[in-house]
Amino acid sequence: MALDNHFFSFKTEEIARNLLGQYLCRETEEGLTSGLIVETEAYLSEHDPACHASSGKTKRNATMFGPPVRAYIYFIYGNYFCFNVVTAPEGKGEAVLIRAVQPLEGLDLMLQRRGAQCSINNLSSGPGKLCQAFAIDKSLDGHDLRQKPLYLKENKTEYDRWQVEATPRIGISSAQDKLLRFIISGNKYLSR
DNA sequence: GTTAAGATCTGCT
DNA sequence: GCAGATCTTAACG
Repeated sequence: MALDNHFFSFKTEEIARNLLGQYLCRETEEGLTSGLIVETEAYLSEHDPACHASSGKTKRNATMFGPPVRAYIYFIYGNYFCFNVVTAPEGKGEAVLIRAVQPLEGLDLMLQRRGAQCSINNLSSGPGKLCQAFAIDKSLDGHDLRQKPLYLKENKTEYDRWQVEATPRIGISSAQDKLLRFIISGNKYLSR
């Protein structure tokens, strides 16, 4: 059910690509919300100045250097959280940013969290937005993503039929030549 | 102690 | 399409 250790035994770029089409599930007292991952970005430990880990371990990015399959969550621009999955063995410092999901279950709850004037294709089409819709915050930093209340679930249908595209990452000011953003081509719920 | 920059979003033009 | 909001983090003095 939950994504296993084998899934995370590959290179971070490959994991980022493979995460497309998998499920992200979140359980709270208010109910269940889930979505299909449609956009990810890989952040590498070597030759990647855009990665938070590139200038060494700090208090903020310590989770990134910890064991894999954990959530690395940080606060940005005074308002928003970003949700990452740690992908490399302890000490390395690599992660995959989940940038957008296609909402599946718990639409009402997501609308409620995001504000009523929000439309369905505006619910979780961006890193800050999906954290709001899924009620993800700093308290889940370091959480093991194989367990409730926040976990990744295998999609058993044939997601290979979806066309995957690699593009430059968004919102960074360095290493823009690297094609480390992965999207399900043509999906309606991409951040752009 | 102080400062500058940031893996963003929203609203307005 | 563009600027403003907003505040934590880390680097520097």
